[in-house]
Amino acid sequence: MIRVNRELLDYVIKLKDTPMGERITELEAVEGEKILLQKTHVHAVYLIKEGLTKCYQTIDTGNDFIQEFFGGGEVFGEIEVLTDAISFCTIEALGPLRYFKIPKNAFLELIDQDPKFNSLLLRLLASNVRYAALRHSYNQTHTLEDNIKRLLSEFPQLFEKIAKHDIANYLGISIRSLNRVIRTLES
Amino acid sequence: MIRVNRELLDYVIKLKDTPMGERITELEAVEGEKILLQKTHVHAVYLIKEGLTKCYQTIDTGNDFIQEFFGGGEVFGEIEVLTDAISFCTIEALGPLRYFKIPKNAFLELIDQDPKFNSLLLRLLASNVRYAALRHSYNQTHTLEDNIKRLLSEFPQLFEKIAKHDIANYLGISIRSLNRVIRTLES
DNA sequence: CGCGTAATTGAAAAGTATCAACACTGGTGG
DNA sequence: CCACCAGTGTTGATACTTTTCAATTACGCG
Repeated sequence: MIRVNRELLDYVIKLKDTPMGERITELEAVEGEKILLQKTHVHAVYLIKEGLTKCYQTIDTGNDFIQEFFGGGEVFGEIEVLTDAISFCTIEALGPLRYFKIPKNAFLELIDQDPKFNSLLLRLLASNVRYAALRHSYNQTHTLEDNIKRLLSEFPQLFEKIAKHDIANYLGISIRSLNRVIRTLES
Repeated sequence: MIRVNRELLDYVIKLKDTPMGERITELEAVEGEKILLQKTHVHAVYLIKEGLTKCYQTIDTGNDFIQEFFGGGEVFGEIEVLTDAISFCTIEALGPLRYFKIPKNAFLELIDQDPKFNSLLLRLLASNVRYAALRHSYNQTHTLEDNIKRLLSEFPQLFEKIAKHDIANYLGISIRSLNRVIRTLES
C-alpha cells in the first residue's frame, strides 16, 4: 500500500556528503504539486526523503488509476531513465514533501561506479516487481470486501490518512462500491 | 502479453563461450512441466532460450492468475534471488522448452563483475515494471471487451496459440465471460 | 455565511460469475 | 471399428456484484 525503502534513503543521504552529493539537489513540494507528469520526457531520477506521494495514471476514460503510494526512500523516474521511455505515470504530493533530484547522468554514473547503489537499486526494482505482481493478482482474484479488509489489516489508519477517492482509484473501483463495502464491514 | 528480450538472450548465449559459461547449464522441458514452483526456495535464475511459458500464481481460492507469458530472453527467479524471498509464482512450459539455468552465486557474480549483464538486467526489470503497471491499470479501468480487443490487436493469433482457460486466467475473468465477449465481437 | 470539495446513499442499469447441460476432439482399449 | 473417457470449448438461465446517476449531507475555510 505505502512503499518505503529506508536502506536506500539512508544511503542517498550519506551520498550527499560525497563529491557526488553536489549533483544531488534537495527539493520541496506542497500538497497537490506534481513532481513528475505522465507522458513527458524524464531527465532525472527522484527519491523521496519525507512525505507521501501517489503514483497514478490518468486513463483515456478520464479516470485515474493509482499504482502505488510512495513514502521515504522510494524512487521514481528510474524506469523511464533506464528504458528511455516517456513517463507512464504522474507523481503527486499528498502532503508536504521533501525529495532528492538526481540528474540522469549522475544516476547512470552511480549505477556504473557505485556497486552498493547499484545493488540497492536492483533490490528496489525486484521488490517492486514482486509487490506489484502480488497486489495485482490479489486484486483480480478476490472480492472487494477481501481487498479492503486486506488493506485495512496492512494499514489500519487507511481512512484517516488517505482520501476515499484515492482509495477507490487504488482499488480500481467506484467510490459507491467502496462506501457500500465499508458499510457492510461496520455492521 | 508475451514478453521477450532478444538482447539479453543473445548476450547469455555469448556468455556460454566464456569461463562463466561452464556454470550455466542448458535444459529442456516438455509441455506442462513446471520449472519453478510457487512458495519454494529459489537457488538459481532461469532464462528462456526457446519456447513459451506461463508465469502464474495459484490463489487461496483455487484459481490461477497468470501474470505474464514469457518467451525467449525472459528471466525468472531473479526477483527471488535478489530479494531473498520465497518464489511467488509458478513457471510452467506451454510447449517444448529450452532454457538456461544460472546458479544463484554465478548470477550474483555476473551482476558484480559484468557491467553489460548488469545493465541488461536493470533494463529488463525496469521494462517489466513498466509493462506490468500499464497492463494492470488498463485491466482495471477498461471493460472486458476493450481488454480482449487490445490483446487481439497486440497478438492476433491469441486464440490459436493459447488455451481459453489461460486467456481467462490472464485477464482474471471467468471462461464464460470470455466466451460471451468473443461472441459479441464476432457479430 | 457561502462556497467548493469530499462523503453518503438509494434506485436502476450494466456487467460478471456460477451452474448445469451439451458439443467436439483425440486418444485408449476391448 | 466402436465405445468410452478426459480435456477443451460453448451456451443459456439465473443470481450476484458493481457502476452509473442523481440527490443530499458533511466539512473546512475565506
